[in-house]
Amino acid sequence: MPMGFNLEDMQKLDEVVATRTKVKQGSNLFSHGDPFTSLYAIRTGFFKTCVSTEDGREQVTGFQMAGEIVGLDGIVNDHHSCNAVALEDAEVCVMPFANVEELSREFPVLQRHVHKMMSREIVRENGILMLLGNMRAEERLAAFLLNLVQRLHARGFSQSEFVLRMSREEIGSYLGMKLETVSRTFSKFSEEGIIEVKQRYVRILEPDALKKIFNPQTC
Amino acid sequence: MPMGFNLEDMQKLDEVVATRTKVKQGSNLFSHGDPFTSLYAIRTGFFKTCVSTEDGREQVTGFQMAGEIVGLDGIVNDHHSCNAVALEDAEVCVMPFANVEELSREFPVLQRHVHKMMSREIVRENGILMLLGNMRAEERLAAFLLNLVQRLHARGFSQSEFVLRMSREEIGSYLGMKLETVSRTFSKFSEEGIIEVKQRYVRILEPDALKKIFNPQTC
DNA sequence: AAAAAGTTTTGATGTAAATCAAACAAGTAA
DNA sequence: TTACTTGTTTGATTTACATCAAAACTTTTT
Repeated sequence: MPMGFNLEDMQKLDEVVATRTKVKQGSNLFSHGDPFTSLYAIRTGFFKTCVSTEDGREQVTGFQMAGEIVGLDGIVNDHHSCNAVALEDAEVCVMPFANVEELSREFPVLQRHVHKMMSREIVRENGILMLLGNMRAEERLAAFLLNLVQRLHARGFSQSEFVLRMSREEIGSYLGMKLETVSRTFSKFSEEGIIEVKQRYVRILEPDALKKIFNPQTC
Repeated sequence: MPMGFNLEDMQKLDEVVATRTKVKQGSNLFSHGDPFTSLYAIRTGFFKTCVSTEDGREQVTGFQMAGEIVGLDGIVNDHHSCNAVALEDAEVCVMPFANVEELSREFPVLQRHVHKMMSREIVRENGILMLLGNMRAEERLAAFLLNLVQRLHARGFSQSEFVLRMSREEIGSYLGMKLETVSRTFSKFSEEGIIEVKQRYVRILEPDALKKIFNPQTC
């Protein structure tokens, strides 16, 4: 939550996030078509968001972890246009959007925070477009691993090892490639000594090598 | 602009969009790295927004026409993270973001409008992710043409014929394919009698055929 | 503990799109 | 007009990744 509040302010802000909900692994926090009422701040657990076509093709549009917000897609049409699925048991703060808007009018610093949140999501998606439109499989997976470990590290976890919460198929969907290609690329990185992989456990041995694959210029 | 204002309100709102700027074809409304100050409402003309890597690869992230807003990418870091390039001589309303935020606090209907704008952009990008991650060249181009003609029609232009403002290479960059593939796909559609193409002139002869290519289920 | 179901890895083969290359068309300058 | 530049189309070839298939590994169920 943004700083710059006094105690009284904080109490008002608390109202907006008073209610919490648990979401079981595999179940949806919200689904395509659901009426939009709230944003959700993830307290614990791990989510994916995804859209799908009529004919059943699914595109993962993001993976979200503690401290991140889901639900912004619902604002424009008062209905959600994607699914948010818990990849492990999770707990979220429910923030009714009407409250968010009301308090935003009262607290410019909160207003700014909300705007930055939405802008950040737009910029993030721009980056994924670059990945999908211009990058090869190895570059995509390198970027994915670097991004994941950076976010985990910012939350106090190791910057070298972690356990993936998502399947090869979900990684593939996010990165626009098939699960076999994801697996092969993991194996290739492993053979080259850049990472150590055992199923969903990953340890990054040579972060600079990953950075070089992702962005050959700046290394 | 959103409705639900009285005359006095309208005058206040006018302040926010008091200044206008012309942008010459080929020049940038803003560039990656520029300090963020304002959003821009396109009055006339046509823009592309794009991001690029160190090594010079470019990804077009969107095409914008009259009535649409550019600049939302800049909010999160107080600097723009993409380029907005005029594809034809254009005129924009400059909306200093500080003013937008101030008036948003005063007018809930404007606040809601701003939020929807940003959410719409997020949802739009979700759709492009689906295109790039899951669809074949023909599906991408069909979706592109249908979207373009729908937006043009909403602005009073023909729903069957138009002149592209962007090159094959720019279309390709947006859709994650090479210019030759774009050209070949145009030719294929043309041979099948679905569209008529002559360079940048396009006439849609069989909109239903395009819809079927894009989404085989609902047709 | 055995069986079943789901996930990941690895191999063999196929293919959509990229790349390379050249001709063609349209617009602009000399 | 001719030359020059830029964008588009079309053909031949290559390639990165997808698809198909099967084995190996994990987890869940009985």
